[in-house]
Amino acid sequence: MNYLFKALNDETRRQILELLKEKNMTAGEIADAFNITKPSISHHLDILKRADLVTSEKDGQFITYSINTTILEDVLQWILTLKK
Amino acid sequence: MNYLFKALNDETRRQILELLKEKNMTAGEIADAFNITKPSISHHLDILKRADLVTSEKDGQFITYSINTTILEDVLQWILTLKK
DNA sequence: ATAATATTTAGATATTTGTCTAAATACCTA
DNA sequence: TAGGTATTTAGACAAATATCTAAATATTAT
Repeated sequence: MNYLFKALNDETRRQILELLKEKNMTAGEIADAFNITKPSISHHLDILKRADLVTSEKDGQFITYSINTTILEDVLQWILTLKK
Repeated sequence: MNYLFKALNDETRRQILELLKEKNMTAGEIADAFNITKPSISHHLDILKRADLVTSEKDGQFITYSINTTILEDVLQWILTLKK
């Protein structure tokens, strides 16, 4: 839960998730969408991965990232029980 | 949105919200529930307040805090659009 | 008025975090 | 095998954050 909220607590990471919602992208494509260096994006992707919010798959020279929305169910549940 | 995620990105603050979900509490009562000094709790309450996640009301010498769940709707929506 | 209680504000400090540059690793192609 | 491209790892640094102690503010009660 901690990892999840930590991962979501950054505008860049939230935008990465919004991008990945539209389509899978390679690390380079993701980096190109931001005004941040590739190593920094790589770090953000690592945090998203540790939180299980994205998965990655090696495609030869490229690494393609996909969003994993199932883990968001946990956040949803936490918020919903707070609301009830 | 940033303020919201920031406020939620702390275990103590999330626990405060869980406490306030059960009943309204004074700052002192909230502080007593944690192994953290009162000034630190006061600071957490301030952050929750800025994020509009809690409201406060002066009751003479005491300040009573209440949870405001309506603002959580924003987080819910953000997550739901990510899932759909 | 004075003392006690409740809470916040101010200021300091250690830790975490986001970012960068430089270097390493991995893969592909000629 | 040599060179180019894609990505990550390592190390450094500034900014943000959570915490603390001490002091300030506000209210109540004697």
